[in-house]
Amino acid sequence: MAYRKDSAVNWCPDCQTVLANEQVIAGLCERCDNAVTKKKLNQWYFKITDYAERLLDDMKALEGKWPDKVLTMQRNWIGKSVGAEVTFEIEGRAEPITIYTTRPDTLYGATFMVVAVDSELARELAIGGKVESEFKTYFDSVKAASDIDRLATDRPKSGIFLERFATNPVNGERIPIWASDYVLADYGTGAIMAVPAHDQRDLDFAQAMKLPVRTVVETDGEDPATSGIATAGEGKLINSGSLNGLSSEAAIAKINSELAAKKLGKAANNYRLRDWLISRQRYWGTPIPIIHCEKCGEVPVSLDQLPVKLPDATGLDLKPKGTSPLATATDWVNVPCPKCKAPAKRDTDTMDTFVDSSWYFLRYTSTNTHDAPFDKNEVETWLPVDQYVGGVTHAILHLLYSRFFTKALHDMGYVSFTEPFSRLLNQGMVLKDGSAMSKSRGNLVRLSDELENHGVDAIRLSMVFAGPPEDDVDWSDVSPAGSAKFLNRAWRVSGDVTSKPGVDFNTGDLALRKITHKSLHDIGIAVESFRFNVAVARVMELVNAVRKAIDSGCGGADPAVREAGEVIAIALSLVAPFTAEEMWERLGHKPAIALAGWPIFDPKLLVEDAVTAILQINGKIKDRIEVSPTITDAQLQALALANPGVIAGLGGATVKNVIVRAPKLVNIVI
RNA sequence: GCCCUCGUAGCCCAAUGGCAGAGGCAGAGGACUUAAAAUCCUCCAAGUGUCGGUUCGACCCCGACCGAGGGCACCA
Repeated sequence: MAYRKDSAVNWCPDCQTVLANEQVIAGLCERCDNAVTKKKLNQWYFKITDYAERLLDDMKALEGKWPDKVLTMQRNWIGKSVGAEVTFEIEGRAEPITIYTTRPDTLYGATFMVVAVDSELARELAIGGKVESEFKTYFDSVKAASDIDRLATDRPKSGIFLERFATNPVNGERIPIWASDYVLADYGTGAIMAVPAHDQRDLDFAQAMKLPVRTVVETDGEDPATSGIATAGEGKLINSGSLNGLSSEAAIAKINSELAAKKLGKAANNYRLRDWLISRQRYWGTPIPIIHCEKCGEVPVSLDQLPVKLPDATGLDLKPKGTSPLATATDWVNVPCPKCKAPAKRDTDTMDTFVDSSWYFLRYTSTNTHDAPFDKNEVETWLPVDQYVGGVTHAILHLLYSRFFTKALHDMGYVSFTEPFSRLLNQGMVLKDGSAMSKSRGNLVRLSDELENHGVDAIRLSMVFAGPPEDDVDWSDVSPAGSAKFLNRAWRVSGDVTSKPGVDFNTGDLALRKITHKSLHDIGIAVESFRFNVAVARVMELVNAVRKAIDSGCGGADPAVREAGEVIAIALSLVAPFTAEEMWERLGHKPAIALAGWPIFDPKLLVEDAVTAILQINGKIKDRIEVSPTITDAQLQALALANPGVIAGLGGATVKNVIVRAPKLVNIVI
């Protein structure tokens, strides 16, 4: 699962450390927004690519439980592609070259081959030939270009002919081999067959280098050789020997089995996902628990020595300088080899902090466990996390790594589940003048002033009420003053209640009780579906209703008023706990409201005495009538057809159809 | 270029395919007050981005377009 390799890695010159692919956003460092360069280094990796297929597959079970957006981003990041590997013989080389393609059906249209200029393969093909110096010049110019330049898709194609030839296995055709930077060294095999007629990149290259274009899939599109637009869609195969006349899909199946039979190729998949580079040249991080011994090689620190703790930072230069600060802590670095006891050295890099966040939720269940990372029983009791809440900024980084860790730990027998977070909510950000409030940019408003002016309950309430939790909210739309006003209004209700705690609510005003229980029902549903803004609105309604009851209805002594007041206090305790607690005590209860529990609504009180039925003709409202909620379709239809407004509206026209949805609606079609 | 999400009163936002408004902000008027604040009451506003389609009926489903936001982008 962990291995070390030499590779050209992402390097942030500003942070002076390496970065994982996931931490490079459009060529820029995720942390500091500076351009990332490449550096050849020997670093540690986790084999997340072994889990690519399962990370992709298991997302099916997260559909509807995680935001689609996050699932899409992870699918894009994993980037599965289905295709085939095909082997080409090379003139003057014993070993053939294997290429990866998603369109094996276009094999007859391959008019040249391209290898990544920065691949070992290109180097080997060029060195010793007459293009060696030309190749080196091109290679150096490519190396000098930044990642950002390289990411531009509208860049003109560049490359050099290596003066070497490959043989197309299906038709024996001799095709030239080119080196270019539009082929990536670390994807697939670093070499492609170029089919200019049906791949835009290949066509651009062919036109730039005056290479032939041969159409092998007949589509509605214009001839790519003259239009300059590759026809990438499916069609009927032509100029393709035994594949002629087949659809693309059938051709792919046929060519794959033919190649497999001749051992010239096979169906294969590829993933955009790369292994996770976890080494960092940092002090703050988890030391890599490996000891390097000249004789024994990489030796893991023994179990009883774990975890490896960082050396005292005193006296160490912790400023980023491109090498690990731990290397200078010689007392810490120099240790005997656990195997042969000869002098050896600790690995001086630390791990990416995303390694820590990939399993912290396991540790959180087991804070009293000191001889293991986590306690299996505790983990099984508490996990997986039922509801996870986090920003969409971690859609790929933290959330993909955590899923990978969980699966790997599952396979090693440490946990029984394969997904860490059953449900995910992406909360939105708070914006001020277009910028997000964040750790790096700060609050952007003086929170102390806001708290001083309005109180923490009002601030929290107004944030919750401003909109759905997954939406961003602009600070100018947050109204702590309005919330403070509402909290006051709610709080005053608790002072207007004159009945004693424990009074029998059943003797209270029925109309108000119905409103209270309907509110309770609706608030519960809103909270459980994370529509907190709606839940708050329902509490506001209830406050309005009880205010009216106190001032001009049943009065503050009615038990129903107490019931409503208590429901308001308990509901508010979710977002305004201080106000709610005061209300609770003013209502004559002992602390704390948190112990009061959630009241159960009475289904009988949800039944309305009468409902308004809408009478429509052709979908247009003609009248409204009050009816019993238990009225039947037939009864309602009869009432509708006898309604004066309806009769007038019909004007004697023939009724074609009557749609009845008792007790709410009748629609008469004429 | 490809993919996803979202467009409802001046603003933030609600509405199992069935009365477009639940709630709030802002605004107007009134009550209380010597006055103001606070409080209470009342009022105010959109026909749901545009154009089609499906349906007895569409903010809701489908298609195209416009606009905003986000993701991916030389991955063969």
